[in-house]
Amino acid sequence: MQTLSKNQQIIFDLINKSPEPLKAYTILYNVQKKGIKAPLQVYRALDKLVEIGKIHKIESRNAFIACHNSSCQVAKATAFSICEICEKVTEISNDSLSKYLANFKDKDGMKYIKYNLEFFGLCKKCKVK
Amino acid sequence: MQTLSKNQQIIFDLINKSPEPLKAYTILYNVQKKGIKAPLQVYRALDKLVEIGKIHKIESRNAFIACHNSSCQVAKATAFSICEICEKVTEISNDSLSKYLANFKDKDGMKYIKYNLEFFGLCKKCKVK
DNA sequence: TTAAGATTGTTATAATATAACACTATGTAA
DNA sequence: TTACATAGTGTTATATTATAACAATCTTAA
Ligand SMILES: [Zn+2]
Ligand SMILES: [Zn+2]
Ligand SMILES: [Zn+2]
Ligand SMILES: [Zn+2]
Repeated sequence: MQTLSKNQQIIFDLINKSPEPLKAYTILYNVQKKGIKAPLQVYRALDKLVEIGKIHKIESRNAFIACHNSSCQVAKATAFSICEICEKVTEISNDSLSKYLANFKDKDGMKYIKYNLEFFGLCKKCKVK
Repeated sequence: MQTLSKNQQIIFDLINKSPEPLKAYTILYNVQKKGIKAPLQVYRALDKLVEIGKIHKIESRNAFIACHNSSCQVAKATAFSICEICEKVTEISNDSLSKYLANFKDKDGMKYIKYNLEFFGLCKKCKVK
């Protein structure tokens, strides 16, 4: 368990209480009142938070979400579901899936140390509309 | 089988013969001699080529690769392996994997219509170094 | 023919991310 | 306690990736 620096903590708190993934410049806008004024300050904190697994980047959206999967292989094994209408993003925590992917080997003899999976579709709410 | 427009064909040809994923502005630079001068011309062709499944976007790299998996579910079901040293990217074509993912259902009752999976690791060459 | 839809060309601008440099805080080990 | 390494901060400038808006042209099918 890592102690976060001031900027890291401010930015993690914001992401962690957000119901939706946040983009870097949205974060910047929201922490300016706390003294974080420049993009680099945000990106540096984001990099570190991703590295230690407190947050994940949703690559297809250039946005960041807090890890709600305390036992997960942090930055090394991530899976998300993304609603293409309301943009709701949920981290998938599924033993079968993570085992399957962790053990997956392709024919090229590549050794995988990390993966990221993004599912797209319609969430329960948007499906019925 | 769709016929490509002029710009789409020029840009597809470039990507298709490239041994590595290409970024949009690299593409722009390389097709300027063919009369494509503006980023939008490139992005519009890329959007269409992705939509019809002739190319895929490698989200974690903001780069584009030709689909070498003629029977694949095109834009709807993609998987790649990415070497973190040499950045070699390979499209994974594996029936077990695609079946597993196509049938995957999470507990939220979300209906998936698409997925993208990126594995990271070391390719055979980089592993021995 | 003609109208709809797709594609193109162009300029400007938005959104995302990093380089470079100087400085400060923190922990660790002689 | 000092001094060294490592991590974090603040700042300005700039690079990279992507889209808005508008007018013109091409393609295709009723
Ligand atoms: Zn997680
Ligand atoms: Zn939804
Ligand atoms: Zn493909
Ligand atoms: Zn490699």
